[in-house]
Amino acid sequence: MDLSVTEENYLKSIYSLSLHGANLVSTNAIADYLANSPASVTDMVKKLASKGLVDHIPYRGISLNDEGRRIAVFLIRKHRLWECFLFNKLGFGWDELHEMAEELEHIKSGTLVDRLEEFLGFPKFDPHGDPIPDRDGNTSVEITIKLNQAPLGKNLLVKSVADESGFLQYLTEIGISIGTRIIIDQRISFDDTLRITIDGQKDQAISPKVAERIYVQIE
Amino acid sequence: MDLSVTEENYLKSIYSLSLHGANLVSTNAIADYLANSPASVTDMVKKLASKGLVDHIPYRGISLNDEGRRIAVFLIRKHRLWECFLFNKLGFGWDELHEMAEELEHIKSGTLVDRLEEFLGFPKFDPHGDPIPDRDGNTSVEITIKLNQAPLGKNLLVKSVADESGFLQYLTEIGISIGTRIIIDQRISFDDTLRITIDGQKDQAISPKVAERIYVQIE
DNA sequence: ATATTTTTTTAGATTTGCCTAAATTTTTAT
DNA sequence: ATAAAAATTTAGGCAAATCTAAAAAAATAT
Repeated sequence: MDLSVTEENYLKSIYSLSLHGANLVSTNAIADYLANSPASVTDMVKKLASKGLVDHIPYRGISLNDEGRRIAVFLIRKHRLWECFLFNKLGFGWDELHEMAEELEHIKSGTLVDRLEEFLGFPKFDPHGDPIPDRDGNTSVEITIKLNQAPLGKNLLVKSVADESGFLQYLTEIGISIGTRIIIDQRISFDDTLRITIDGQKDQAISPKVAERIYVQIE
Repeated sequence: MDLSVTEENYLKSIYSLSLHGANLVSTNAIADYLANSPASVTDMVKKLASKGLVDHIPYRGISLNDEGRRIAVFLIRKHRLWECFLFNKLGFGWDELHEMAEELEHIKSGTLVDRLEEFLGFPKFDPHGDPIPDRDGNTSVEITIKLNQAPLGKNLLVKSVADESGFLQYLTEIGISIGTRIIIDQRISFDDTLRITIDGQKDQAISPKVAERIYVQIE
């Protein structure tokens, strides 16, 4: 099936939103996410439903079906592999990746992305630490939690961070990147600031807003 | 200026057609080239004229102006650099390149293509042998010939070599790189091996297979 | 030189993806 | 339980890029 860039972006949005929230995604949530009007979303959702990619219960919500989800995961695979290329081969910075990958992920060619994956040495994670689905759409599942929800005193391994412009750059400056080890020393209850130890050395204060954008694995 | 993929393709078509034929391109020629109706071409040409990218004399013909030509050349630069990537790095065959490059050339990002060019080692020609315009849009109009077609006894300057994996490395080992000066001392007619002088010093035997992958300029 | 053919443009529609405004349904608050 | 608020859909429109059919201009052929 040949989809337009717009249709593909809708599928990706619905996929993203259904990961972070309920199974059923609301019209308004998609409209906010894509900065479109709710009316436009209804139009497009109808079209995607008629193409057999989403289920839509009017006034109640939207969800991807198997085929829609397969396409969304494949787009994410392409996005993340291109990010690897831009980061590892062309030397772009963390904050520059997203926008370009957003365009590159819509290049139509199954072989292209498979060859790219091979060229890159079959990376398992993109530069943000997010897992790259394989050719069959399977993602290696690791349990990560947000840093602000992690327990005190445990060894924590940074697995991924939110993909927001400028955020990664900021983290790099304070010494945090994928693979960094963190221990939470103290949670200040007054404003939920965390005092943490980074790689056994630096002692740093982290706001909850930052902490909820860092995903760690308990070791 | 932000152009749609369609607008960009029109500019490229007009550029191509004006290279192979008269300066003024006809509506029908563009329509045939893009497999559109002549009416559609008139519409789009009007739009491009209003954007100041083409000159249109109704019923007479269409030509690119400086800005339109600049954009077309930049698209060709992107197309050819992506073809180099697909061919040299991802191992695609000659016949598979065009379609993918046709999509990739529309990725918007000046830096991306510059970084790609650097990553590829500043190739001068794409896998089809067509010259790659530089960042300023200049195509080397230098007349280069293959070393095996160069005359004996003349001073020859190495301008480019085939972009095949390992080839440049091999050449470096025998003392040849871009900018090296060569004189052909002797052509052995039996197998077309060349005896050459490299930078006035080394005396070397070169097989025709190697020689036809080295491009030189007669000084 | 004028009639015929070819080329090009204009006119009017269609599809995609978006919008605003109004109507409808669901949720929330009293 | 019902009124108010919020969310969603419907209705009607717009711009981009295409089309077909008809009109206009240019080229050509006798």
